[in-house]
Amino acid sequence: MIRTRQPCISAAERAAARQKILATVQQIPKGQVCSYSYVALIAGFPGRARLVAKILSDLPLAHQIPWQRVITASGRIAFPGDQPAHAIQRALLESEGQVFVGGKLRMADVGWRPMDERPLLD
DNA sequence: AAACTGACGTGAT
DNA sequence: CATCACGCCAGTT
Repeated sequence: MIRTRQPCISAAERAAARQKILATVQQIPKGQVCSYSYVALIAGFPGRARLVAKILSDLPLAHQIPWQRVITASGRIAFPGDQPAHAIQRALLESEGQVFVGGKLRMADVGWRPMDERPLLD
């Protein structure tokens, strides 16, 4: 197979990134959601939201990853509304108790933000 | 190698 | 709020 250009990161790096990213997605608790960019941040790849999207899009059919808990930073499902995957993701999220308001989830309420955990001091 | 694509994000309007 | 434009990144054609 001839490649005309090197990938932006090596295959090994990409495999490692994939593991870190999927491990992070696994940690999103049921009842909460997380943005692509935040997953990237937690996994150690700040600014690479689109890499997270790519990794998820490459998931095999049979997997245990709660991919549905990854949505856009604005609280919307990333798939265009006319795509079947959009309805599937929405149904999965609603089955875990999520409520869409105006086509969006309230990230302030259900957003998983482990980095924000801090001692109850102030 | 340039253009294109997309499961993204953000700021301006 | 809703759109839009533009920036961004990792491929893909």
